Amino acid sequence: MAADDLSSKQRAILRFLEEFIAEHDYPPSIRDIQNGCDISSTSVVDYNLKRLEEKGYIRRDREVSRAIELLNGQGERRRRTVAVPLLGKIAAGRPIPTPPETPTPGAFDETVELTEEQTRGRSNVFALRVEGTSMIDALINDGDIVVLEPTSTCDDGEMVAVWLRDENETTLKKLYREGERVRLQPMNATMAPLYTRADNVEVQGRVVTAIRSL
Amino acid sequence: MAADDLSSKQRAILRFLEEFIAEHDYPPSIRDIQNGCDISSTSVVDYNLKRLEEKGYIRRDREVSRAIELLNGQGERRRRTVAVPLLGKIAAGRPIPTPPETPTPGAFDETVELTEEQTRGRSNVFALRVEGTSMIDALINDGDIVVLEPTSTCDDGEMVAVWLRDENETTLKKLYREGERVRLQPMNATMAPLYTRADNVEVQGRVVTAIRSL
DNA sequence: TTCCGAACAGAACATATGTGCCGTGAGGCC
DNA sequence: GGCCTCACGGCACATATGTTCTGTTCGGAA
Repeated sequence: MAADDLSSKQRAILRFLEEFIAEHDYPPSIRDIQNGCDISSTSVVDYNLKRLEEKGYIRRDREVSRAIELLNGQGERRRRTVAVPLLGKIAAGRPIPTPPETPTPGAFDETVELTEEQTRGRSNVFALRVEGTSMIDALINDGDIVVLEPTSTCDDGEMVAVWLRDENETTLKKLYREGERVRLQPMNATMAPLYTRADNVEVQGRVVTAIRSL
Repeated sequence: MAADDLSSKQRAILRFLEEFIAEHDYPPSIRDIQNGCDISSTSVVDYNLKRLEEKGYIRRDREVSRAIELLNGQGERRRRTVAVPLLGKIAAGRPIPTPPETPTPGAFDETVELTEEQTRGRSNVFALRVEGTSMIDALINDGDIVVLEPTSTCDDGEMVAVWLRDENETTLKKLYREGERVRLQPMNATMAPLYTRADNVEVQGRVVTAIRSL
């Protein structure tokens, strides 16, 4: 299912587009393509770009410079990563240094590049590095990174980061409401659950995914 | 060490840049930024872009339209994903449909977008979807995706995909050489190791990382 | 107060860049 | 041959877009 419906010139343009974007992070102009592919005229580039657009390999915004977006050949968008702030470390009973608030771009020591596939299109997610083996039963080990979606509510049994007011610390547990109190269940069979008053816990985020370090 | 050295306007511009690029796949023009951030003059945008460039948050090519490249605040480049072919499924005792050979771009049913962080800069990696819980001790569960690096050799104890000539099937195990024979150890304490002749096994790839589905 | 630099306004300017128009040549088809 | 379409060349044109120049405003230092 390769690109058999493309001329060699169109394949060259597609290849050049990929290389150029990989190198510059912005698309080439028509004249960049012209030079890069040894094409004699801008109108030829334009002509072939129109064909490529018809066939679903690229998308163009008219009248806008360098407005070429690479598609996958079926009209779907490509790539796309998000810089997710790595806010700190977390384990059973360890505090998160910075409570997750409104994330400011570029305002963190570290970020993790995630694909939309991994964030499931959610924005505003943040990441925490896991310390210790307290979540081993959830297949999350020391050094792994968990990605959380900010939320103040959750269903029973969800894996959430909660802030304990009295203890002034944050931890990652499964949350179960049991009448007046809340059971915080570690994801490690060798560790006992923690019980506390319902008004002592504040949900900060729900685990969206985990990233193995290995 | 966050971006305390940025003005609110500069932060707004940075944020707008991320959003715009995420939406269009090409950077905004100065006037796009002007409108998007409610800035009164193009020269103000230009002024702040210069500051952002000085501080290592972006890179610009002079004289070129929309030539803004997002950096991470330390002058390093951002993003960049690789489309890794998802070759098939694997489990204890199940075959890989296609033996990993020279990957042809776009010639697969599925691909997984991975960041360079995940592939550790390695190229030619491929991915397999895990079936079953035979690797649960390695924190790899049913439905997860393992990323492998093609190799024909490995050290003892490494997690590798091996092809068993006689049985004509491929499996994912830890490999230990024991004299004339080879011990293939599943990563599940409830499963027994498999012993076979050394010349019956052919290493096909080494596990680089695993991706949790959740 | 005066002076100076950072940040901003506004507009003109230069050029980077997409588009349109006209023409050519090679095939295919009747 | 006559007629069509596809792919291409060349070039002028409109405008999209970065740059620059001249002021203005506002604090803080001297």
